[in-house]
Amino acid sequence: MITETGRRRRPKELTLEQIGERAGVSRSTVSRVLNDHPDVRPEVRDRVTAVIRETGYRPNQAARALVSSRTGLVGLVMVTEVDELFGDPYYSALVNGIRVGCAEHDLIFAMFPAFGPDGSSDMLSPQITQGFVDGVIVTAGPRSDQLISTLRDRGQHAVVVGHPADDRDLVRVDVENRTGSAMVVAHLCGHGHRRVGFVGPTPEHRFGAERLDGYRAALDAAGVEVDERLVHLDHPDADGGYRAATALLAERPDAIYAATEPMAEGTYRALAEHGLRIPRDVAVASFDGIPRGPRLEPALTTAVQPVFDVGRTAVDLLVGHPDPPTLVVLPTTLRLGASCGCETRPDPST
Amino acid sequence: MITETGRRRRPKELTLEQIGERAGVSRSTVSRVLNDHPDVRPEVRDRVTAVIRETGYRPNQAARALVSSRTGLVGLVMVTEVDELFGDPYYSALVNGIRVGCAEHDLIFAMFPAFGPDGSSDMLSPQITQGFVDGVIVTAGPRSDQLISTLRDRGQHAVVVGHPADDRDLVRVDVENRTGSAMVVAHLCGHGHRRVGFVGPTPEHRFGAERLDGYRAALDAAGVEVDERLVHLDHPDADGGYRAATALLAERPDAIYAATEPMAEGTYRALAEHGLRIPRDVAVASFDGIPRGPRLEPALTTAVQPVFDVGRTAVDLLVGHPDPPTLVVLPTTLRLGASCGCETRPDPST
DNA sequence: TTGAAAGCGCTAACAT
DNA sequence: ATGTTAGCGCTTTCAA
Repeated sequence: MITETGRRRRPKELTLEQIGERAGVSRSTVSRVLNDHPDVRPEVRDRVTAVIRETGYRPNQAARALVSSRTGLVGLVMVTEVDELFGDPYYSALVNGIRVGCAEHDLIFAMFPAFGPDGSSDMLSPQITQGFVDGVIVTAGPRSDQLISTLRDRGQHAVVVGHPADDRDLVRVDVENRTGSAMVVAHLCGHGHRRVGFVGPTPEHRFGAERLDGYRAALDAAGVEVDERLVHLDHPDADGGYRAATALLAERPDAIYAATEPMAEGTYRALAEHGLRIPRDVAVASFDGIPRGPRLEPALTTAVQPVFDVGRTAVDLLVGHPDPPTLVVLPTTLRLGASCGCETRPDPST
Repeated sequence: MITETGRRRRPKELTLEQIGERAGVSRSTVSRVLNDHPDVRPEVRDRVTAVIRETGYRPNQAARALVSSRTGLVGLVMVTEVDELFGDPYYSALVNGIRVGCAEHDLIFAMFPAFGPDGSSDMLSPQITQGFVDGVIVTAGPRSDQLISTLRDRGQHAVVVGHPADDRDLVRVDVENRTGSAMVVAHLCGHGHRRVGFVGPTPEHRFGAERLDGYRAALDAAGVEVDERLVHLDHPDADGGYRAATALLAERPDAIYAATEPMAEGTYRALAEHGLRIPRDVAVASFDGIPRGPRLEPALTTAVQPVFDVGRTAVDLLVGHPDPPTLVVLPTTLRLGASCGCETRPDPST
């Protein structure tokens, strides 16, 4: 029967009441069975379970959400152009981690793209997820600062991945950008390099500033004076790395620390164009180590950040929503390749 | 005040009732304002709107969904490993289309990854989305057949993109695989090629079978007898294309139609390894034309499928949910490159 | 044009 | 161990 213009109602869904009827119990008992409440006679439980299975009954999520104020949904809001999103192995790894985290907590995971191909941002996204999800995960970045503020203002359960401009009063997961960076640069210094260039992101990317800090600290520790002419900042992608490295080469560095792997990719390109060999003419090291990231030849020496664990941890924090807001920092590990000048060893793993 | 173990309740959300109180009207009136009901005095409407803005009130989605049986959410269920998902420009284009379609209909768009890195499928996904979304979009493929059946059984609003094994009673969007394929192959024949090889997906991918059909039809129409030894099927990715093309080369084709662009990429590799030049030694044409797909040199002649429009159309169908279930087939267009032997023209567009 | 009241399907406190 | 009952916050008749 047509009830609205051109629409027909779907076959009426079953309700708890009706399941109860068929099983000869009240709706409360069915509810108890559904929610694994202990106080149900096994015999009754089986009877109810059977009816539920037979009928294919699914509880109404809206009603559940209304009364319990939780949906069991976790959202990842992605403030990135869709085209950038797909093809970014960082997100791939992060999403894998979040997926697993959600599974462990019996949560459902949904991704909300918040940027169109035209760059049209949904300023709606906070409102959007508001109400639909129990909590949201957002990655920090220049484009998500606004969103993060809004989330905080609204008091929404949220976990921020990375370091936003305003980090007050936020539950966050981050990686050891500074320490990891210092570790890699120290390694380059250990190879005897003194003119170590820095190719990294512009400072509105706070992880870039942190990695630069680490670079400085490591040089300091190695007794090398930091030469600001060796520091070149640009957009944290391959093209940015190419530009920064090209500019840097005029300073004749004997090693380059590219603070993201896409930038390392650009650095490789710049070096190749100048006929410089890695690591013989210029050693290179980087930061990221993301699965399915750029595969470079010679293999990059890099600080590996545990993106998968970051995702999983984000979910843990969302579930625990620690009070007061907590920051969890995950450690990085050094992965040696040939790019820094270490002997190429037959690598048994991938 | 702690109300549950370790959790504190969030600041109580405002309700319609309270907004009404502050505005000096009943909750019904506020509801009317919220839903753009005409029967509200402008003066009252303004007053209410003001209170809503001041308070930052957001209606409770669960309550709304409960009473209206709709959430305003559209879900894309992605039955693909996350790592495959990210990095697949097809999804990128499709998601862009869906996003725009949803925006046009004032719907919120969420993506549900249904496959883990370990290949663990969520057989839950139908139940998952059930209740959370008003409708789901699913891409057809060997891995989603099960899901699609379940969706149909449950009578969920769903739109299938592509051609699943069992296509009964489904609202679908698809592209002209057969016709588009025939168009490309006819073009190859127009260049005088007679030994046109087919490199395409194994038949469990129905779009592959359809493209093979088109290939046969075009040869037929050109008066060329189909030589089954020129037909090589494999996995529809670059490696599959490489294997199929390598096998095919033993038959000395003078042209190859690679039925997907990743397979064309593999075909290029195989040809290069054999020292064969495109198009001089072997002409190549393909099917897909997805933005940000493989960039090949020489540029591919290809049947372009309108993936963005597919996404947008899927949303339209979801909203219209035509009864009886309808199939919409979108046309492909021929994009000429140099790979088929056409003169290379300076391409003014990208 | 507005308010009062019913009820969507569920959970949980209370009663038995 | 199970049933009864009271809402959760909203939309939507129905009256006024």
